[in-house]
Amino acid sequence: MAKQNTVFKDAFNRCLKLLEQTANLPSEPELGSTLGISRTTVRAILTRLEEVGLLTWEKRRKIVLRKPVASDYFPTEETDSLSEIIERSFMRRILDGGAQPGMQINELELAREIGIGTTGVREFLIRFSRFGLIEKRPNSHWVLKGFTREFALELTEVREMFELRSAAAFAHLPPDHAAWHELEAIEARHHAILADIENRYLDFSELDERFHLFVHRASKNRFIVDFYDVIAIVFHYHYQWNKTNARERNARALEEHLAYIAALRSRDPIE
Amino acid sequence: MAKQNTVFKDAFNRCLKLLEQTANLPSEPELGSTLGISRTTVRAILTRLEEVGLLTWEKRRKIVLRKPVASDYFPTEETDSLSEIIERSFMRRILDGGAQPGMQINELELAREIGIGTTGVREFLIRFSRFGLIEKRPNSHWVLKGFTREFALELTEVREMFELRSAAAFAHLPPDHAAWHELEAIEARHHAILADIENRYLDFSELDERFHLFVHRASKNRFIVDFYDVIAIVFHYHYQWNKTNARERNARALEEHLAYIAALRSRDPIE
DNA sequence: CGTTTGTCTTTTATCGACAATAGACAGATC
DNA sequence: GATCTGTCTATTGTCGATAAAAGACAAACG
Repeated sequence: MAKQNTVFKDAFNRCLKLLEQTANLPSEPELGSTLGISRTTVRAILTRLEEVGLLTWEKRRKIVLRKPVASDYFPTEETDSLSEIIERSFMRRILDGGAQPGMQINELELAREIGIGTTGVREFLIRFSRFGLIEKRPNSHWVLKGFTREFALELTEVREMFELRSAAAFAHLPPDHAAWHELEAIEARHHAILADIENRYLDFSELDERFHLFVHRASKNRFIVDFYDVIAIVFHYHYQWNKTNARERNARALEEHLAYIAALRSRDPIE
Repeated sequence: MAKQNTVFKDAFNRCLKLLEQTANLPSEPELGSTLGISRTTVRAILTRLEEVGLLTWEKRRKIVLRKPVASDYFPTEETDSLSEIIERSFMRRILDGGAQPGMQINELELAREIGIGTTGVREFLIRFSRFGLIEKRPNSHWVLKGFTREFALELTEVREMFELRSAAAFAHLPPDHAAWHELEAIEARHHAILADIENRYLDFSELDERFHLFVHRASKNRFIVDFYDVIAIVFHYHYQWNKTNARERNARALEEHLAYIAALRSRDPIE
């Protein structure tokens, strides 16, 4: 195998979802921009749709023959890109506790365990190293620095500095700036989740990420915005792992966010 | 070629330098740790030293036959690791002005130009992306964001936040901490360069990097320390490119550093 | 008994090859 | 005349292979 066709499979699945709602397909370029892929892949999808009997396709004439059923979809395992697979697999390893700080990381072993080539693992580790959890010894192994208390403290220190700076920048946006509208939308979502906290408390994670990234963007500083990736990935996997008291914790966080939003709106420089 | 033997060549050259000073070599493990390489490479070096008639080597008996001459050394071009070569080549491209912001970066083209495989280029670009100068469009090209005014401003903003924080941490170190001694050493070097500024103003760059990294380390925060890599590389290549008024600029910076050091010592929280 | 050496195995760094995907261009179609 | 399609080329993502370098272990040495 040279390259996984996950882009194709994922786009194919998303195209099927589209077909469940509407019965006629737009032109190739339009479909391409809807799905975020090139025309080459669009045509591969159309070809496959024809093969499985969902479509007659001749030039501009595209006729949907039937609604897609569950078996038409590609299994979700096959639609994840290689880097997503590695990331999940690697984070599980770290957070499951099977990985102590100071431990060596072996590229080949990791590759075999996940079932991919070494190149993918190497590139992942290089990308991942910016999160400060691993470190390279050149010509030798990687060292796992671990999800330790120090790591959390260091992360929090920088996070707070950046958040303060971004919040101040946000508060100084001109009153007619589009961000104020989006802030309202985000606030509304907070109220919506709070109103049905029992059932929707798990929706908080996504909203949390969206909210903080939104505030950080106001800094207009690529380093601050990029750093949010580190925070997001840590929170993402940490909460996936530790769900105790999630309901209460999220409810409290939602209230805090609302106070935070009010402070932003009043241009109060104190967080 | 599978792997460049630059580690061997570079260590070999450094070993020759050692031979210019002392006439007898230590044991293999000791030599290895002196040169920062494994015993495998030490033995390769000893073998080569024997081949070129610099040494008789049998078990523990190592007899140096003559002093090394210039032609014994490997040419310096061959001792640079692949990543150093790529970095230099790439930075020259950016700073020479041959590269406008928004420009696409082509992996294959870059690889051919430098004369290496695509894997090396890819890994370099991934590592380099954390400097915020390039950005990846998945399944497509990299985009050069360029050495623009915004870039400099964003970098400076974070730099100042981190420097302030680190300086505060430094000032709170206990009086018996080893760092205060090193600070004195660094201060002395400042005076030494200032005393002979006409001839030594170019030594400032290295001292500057050492000083700031030293202060940042006091933060004990990996993200702050790591960020200094970004600053260092930018300054390194920027000054290599722009040397106008270097003497005056460095002289002024030296004075500023001395005031800074005095403030640290007086534990003045204001930078 | 602690190093040092000889030998062997393991792991990393780098390459070229190839399928998936993006993208360019001219002719066809509305 | 703008957009769409057919076709072709260019580029990226991923793999396995291989030489360099690291590292493990037992026997030899002092």
